[in-house]
Amino acid sequence: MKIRTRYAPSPTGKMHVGNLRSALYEFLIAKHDGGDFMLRIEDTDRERFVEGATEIIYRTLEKTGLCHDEGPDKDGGYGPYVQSQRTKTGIYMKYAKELIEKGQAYYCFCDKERLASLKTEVVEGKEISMYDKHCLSLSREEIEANLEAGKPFVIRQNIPNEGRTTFHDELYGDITVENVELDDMILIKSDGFPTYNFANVVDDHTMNITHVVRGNEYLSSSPKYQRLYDAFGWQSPVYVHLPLITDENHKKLAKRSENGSYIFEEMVEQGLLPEAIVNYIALLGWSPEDNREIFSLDELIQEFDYHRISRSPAVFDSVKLRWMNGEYMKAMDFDKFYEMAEPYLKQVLKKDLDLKKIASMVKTRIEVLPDIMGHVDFFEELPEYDVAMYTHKKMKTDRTSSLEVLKEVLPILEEQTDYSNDGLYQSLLKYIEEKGCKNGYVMWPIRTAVSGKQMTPAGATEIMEVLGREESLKRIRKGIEKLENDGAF
RNA sequence: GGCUCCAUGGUCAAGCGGUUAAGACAUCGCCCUUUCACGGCGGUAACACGGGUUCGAUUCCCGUUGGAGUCACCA
Repeated sequence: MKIRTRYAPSPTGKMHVGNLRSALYEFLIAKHDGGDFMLRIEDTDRERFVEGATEIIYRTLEKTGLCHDEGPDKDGGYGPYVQSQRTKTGIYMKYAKELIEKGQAYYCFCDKERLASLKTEVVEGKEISMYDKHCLSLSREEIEANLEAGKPFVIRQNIPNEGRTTFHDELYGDITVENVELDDMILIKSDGFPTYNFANVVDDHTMNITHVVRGNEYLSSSPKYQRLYDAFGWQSPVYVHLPLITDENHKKLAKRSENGSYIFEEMVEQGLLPEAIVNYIALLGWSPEDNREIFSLDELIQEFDYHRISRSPAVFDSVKLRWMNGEYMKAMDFDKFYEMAEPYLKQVLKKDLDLKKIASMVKTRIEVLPDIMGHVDFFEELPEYDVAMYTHKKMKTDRTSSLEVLKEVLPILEEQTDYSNDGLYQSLLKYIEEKGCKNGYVMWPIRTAVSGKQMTPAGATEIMEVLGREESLKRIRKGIEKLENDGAF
């Protein structure tokens, strides 16, 4: 049978990497097997609905390459694919009533006050309540009367107080719970909309979903779903509950932390590539048979065997994500890289400089695009720097030696007309030979004078090539001046 | 608190009864180098604890401890 999975987000705002990882695994499980990946919008909570959230979902799926085969915008014969629209067809109410007929569900007319009085325990600031089946004992006449009077109602699942329920998860195996632990959850809300729990079961079945893949926060409510399938006499899908992604404190992912955002779009804004994000989260909770770590989406489809998904939670490590992003930068085609880098370059470089050359200097040195600016800003303007930077013990340089070298090198550079990297390098090499010292002894002070930076994306001559003759000379004179005026002398 | 799940280095993670317990990120050191970075080489660092089962447990079972998730007319 063809595998059918679904990504079923609620349009309640931005999409974080936890949601994205679920979508990714759902996509991969289907695609690895030549199956279909479906998008269904779960908008039954009208209060939490956020305008534009659906667009974010579409955009994210598109950017990450997780193309759905079916969805609100792509009819595959199982529509509608938006739960609010499905509600209008009456499908959920129809099935709820079927359950009532079977004695597996019942009308409940309890109001907020009565429900509140049921709240017995407070644990960690959270009120815990369990419905007492009060309305289960209502007679047929009472129910009819209430209904006729237009009294608001919900429909609840009827779970017996004896026995136990077992369901099977592909990763976690059989999980069994006592039925007394299970609350009579609401299937249809008083506004007529189904709850997520109920809509999910009805939709997954009627839309022929074969593998239900979701975060493991649903593990504890799954027995209730199982009872629903059993009550309907439906075959339950293959369950694959995914291990949680946590923050550095091992807590379920919130929207952000000190280490940055977990929201996909914000991460992209911060310079992370969608491919790198996808690659990284694929490896959070799953590993291939070999030791490979860099995977394109197509390669993931090829390799992804869901039986190798881990059961333990994984900490989201943004340091490693950045490393991986850097790997993507290095591997990227130069023209594409330049296209992406240009806006960042232009943000700090206003002068007429060879941006392509600068871009190529920086390509292998950055992890995310915005890193560029801090690397190249000195091309625009020589920063104020401390003369202490001229001292480098490995290069055997200090302020005195640097001053001497700069002074000796200045006339050579003044005579020099060929300001290409090679030309400059040859001239300086000649000087170095005559002087009989090491390269660094000369290059270090020049590089310092010309950049004013501790570290630069290139060597002294490459920098001068970009700066040009006038600016280079100006900076070297400035360096001499600084060293001469230094209080140490 | 009840229930459920989880437990290999700081992090990801291989391992599926017998291994010198992989690899990656991070970290440290060395080399390369016109600095830094890149790259190359190497180091530090782990089977939570206690019982079983077994000739033999990181691996199987039980318990303890620790962590997490969940207990809504939210999904």
